[in-house]
Amino acid sequence: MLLQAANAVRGTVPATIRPAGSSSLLLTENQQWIGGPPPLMDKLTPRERELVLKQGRRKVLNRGQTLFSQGGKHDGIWLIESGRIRVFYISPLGREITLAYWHVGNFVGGPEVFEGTVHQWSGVASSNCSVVHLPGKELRVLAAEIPNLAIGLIEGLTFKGKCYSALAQMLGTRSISQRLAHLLLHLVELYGVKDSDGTVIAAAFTHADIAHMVGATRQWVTISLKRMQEKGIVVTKRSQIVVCQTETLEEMRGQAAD
Amino acid sequence: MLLQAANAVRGTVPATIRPAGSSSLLLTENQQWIGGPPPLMDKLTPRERELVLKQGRRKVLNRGQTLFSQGGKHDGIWLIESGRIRVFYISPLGREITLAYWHVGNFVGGPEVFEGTVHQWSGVASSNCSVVHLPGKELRVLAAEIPNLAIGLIEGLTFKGKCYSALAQMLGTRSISQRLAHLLLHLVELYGVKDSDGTVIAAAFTHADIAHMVGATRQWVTISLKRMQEKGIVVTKRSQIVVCQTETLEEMRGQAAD
DNA sequence: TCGCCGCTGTCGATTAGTTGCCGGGAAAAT
DNA sequence: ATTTTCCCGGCAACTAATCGACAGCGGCGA
Repeated sequence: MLLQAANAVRGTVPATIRPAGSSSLLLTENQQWIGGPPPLMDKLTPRERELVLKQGRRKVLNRGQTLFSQGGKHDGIWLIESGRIRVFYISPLGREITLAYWHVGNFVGGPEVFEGTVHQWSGVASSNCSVVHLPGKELRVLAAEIPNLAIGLIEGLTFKGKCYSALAQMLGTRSISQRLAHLLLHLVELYGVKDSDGTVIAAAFTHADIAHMVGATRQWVTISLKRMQEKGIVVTKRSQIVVCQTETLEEMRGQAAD
Repeated sequence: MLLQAANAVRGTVPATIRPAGSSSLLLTENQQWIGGPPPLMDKLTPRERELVLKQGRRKVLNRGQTLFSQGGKHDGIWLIESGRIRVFYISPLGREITLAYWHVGNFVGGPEVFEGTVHQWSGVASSNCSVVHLPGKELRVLAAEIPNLAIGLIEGLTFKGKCYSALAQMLGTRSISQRLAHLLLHLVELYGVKDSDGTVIAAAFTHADIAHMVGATRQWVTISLKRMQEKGIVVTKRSQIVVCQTETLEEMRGQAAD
């Protein structure tokens, strides 16, 4: 199952489609967040930044490699320099939910940032990655010394809190179909490329990937997509999805505005 | 619906049952969190504490009063001094999910702590409350001046992050029945009083309240409780729940340990 | 003491979503 | 070039959960 997850994004997304640092959040009600998270170290002086990075250790991951695992001992955070990391959770009975695919500019390893107890989530590289590890103890000392780093951490945590909240709210109050409609619209925003008969989602997610994102079974995703195809809302061709009627999807999503 | 929510906890819980500051978290996998959140101002010197509280404004709420509403403008956080505050979210179509009932020692108003954009959740007093408001702007200045306050905020946000994560994970990977079993066990921990034929949950939650906590409909809760009663797992008598077979509930919850 | 309101309990109809299975086909590995 | 892997697609049976509605009960306030 982990290996499967690792293959999450197989298609190559043209770099031009989205600016670096853009949001990775999959199920959120508020479009304004798509601007992405507040950069952790933007407010630091060059000297302070150097001081922080000196404590960090660069690490390179190949697609499929695990960065951290739920239940594993927690120590600090990782800043993403390049690549994409999928953060997800697997229940004791094997059901799986994906929180997000995080890109450059985000940090992962939360919700704790210092020496914590154990990881709440797992993180796996879904493409080749480069990350910088900031160990918890050192980070705590630095945060006490550099006020702007502490503020940056608070803002980062705040952003994460919004992500977790958004996911919980979607899962708690929307049906799976609504979540699927929501996700498709979001993927159109992130990876959409205009086409003669609609918008192509230029990233190949398998039905299983999608199922994990919306919290459903693979089969249900297949069935739902088929029904959407019958209604002419989308056209699918083996993990290639073309969205034809965004308005209908917006209706199905079932919410007032955005 | 808000009024209904306000009546959430009608029974009076003897003060002896749980120590002040104990956790309010409703759906969490990890028992160790029941110790509660890290106190926001524990690490401060008396002088620093005074400095912070000088910026605060005490506010008293009656049962049913709204402290903040989702979508409303955000400004800072509230420390709970006494009483209980229910934090929840209502979707555009009216479905509702409760995050938690927060007690003394916690702060509410997150996930943002400074001047934010808008509230992600709503907060309503479910019993008479006293809170201290810390406005965002002042809090930001204080956090930059007092390192230990910043660390306290980071730890507080970390704790909240765990709560949101736990809720999302439960909602994303457990069936409603599993969540209900989970909740009942948790309520036994929080409000349980030993009895001749089991453990009485000494807090009167209506079926609707419970439904909001697990993300289900009122009827489904009624049906599920009835089935549990038929199997002898619980005995219900009009919003009074007695849990007889905790082991069976633990099985139903469907997870490996604790 | 009466009347009202909110909560429980229940029913029937319906849909949404799961589980398990299998076969074919594309892509990747050897 | 061949094997292996894994992904889609579909099916059948089933259960979990929703929706709307309504009657009765109990508590509370007038």
